[in-house]
Amino acid sequence: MVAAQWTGNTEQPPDDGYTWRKYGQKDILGSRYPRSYYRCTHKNYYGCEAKKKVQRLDDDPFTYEVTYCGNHTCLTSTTPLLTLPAAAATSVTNSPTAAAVLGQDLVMAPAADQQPPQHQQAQPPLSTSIHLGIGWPMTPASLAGAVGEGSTSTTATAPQVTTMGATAAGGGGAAARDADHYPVADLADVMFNSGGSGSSSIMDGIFSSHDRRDN
DNA sequence: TCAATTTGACCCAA
DNA sequence: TTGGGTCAAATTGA
Repeated sequence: MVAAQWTGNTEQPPDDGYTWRKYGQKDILGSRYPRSYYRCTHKNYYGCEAKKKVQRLDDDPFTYEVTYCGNHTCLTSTTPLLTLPAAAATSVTNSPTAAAVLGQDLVMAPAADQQPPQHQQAQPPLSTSIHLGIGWPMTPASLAGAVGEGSTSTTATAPQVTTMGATAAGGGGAAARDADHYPVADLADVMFNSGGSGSSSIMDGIFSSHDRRDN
């Protein structure tokens, strides 16, 4: 269970440092949001078989479940911003609303000094929940540590994905601790459910720089 | 012009 | 038969 932050289009999951090419999108039964399929851009050059699936959660549009399949065999010029297991399901939470409320920009936390994480070795499929939040301090060290520990838990066994209150169960460390102070889902609910003209002006400000295709 | 994205069709396993 | 995953032609944008 990891918290991370990023800037840019919050309609999409964050850049993890690799370059991905979308090759498909499917409506998934029982899910409000379609699932997108990506493969490594360098597949053709290096035969890199890395893939990932990205799907927004029904109950929290700012949470993405990202499932990584395969290892990157390509030589990318960029450094992975998120060090993830070779095969993992990652829940990525972003809450631009809360970030706006807190008056802080979302900044993608960098990986910890290219420290080769043990979990990048080939491992059996596992799930890692990464929370991309919102305003709490996220140091590279805490991110890397959280990733490593989070790799031992699955999304199914990591409840409170939206509230992030129980992220400590997966060893979220500082991220989980701080997350308690910024309940993403609650803030989002307030923003979306408060209604009235006041909220709309807030939302306009929040999403002014975001892709609003959904509207 | 080329690379990335979109999207309908196809394949295959359950 | 259905749903998930992939393919590939068309479209879009730099």
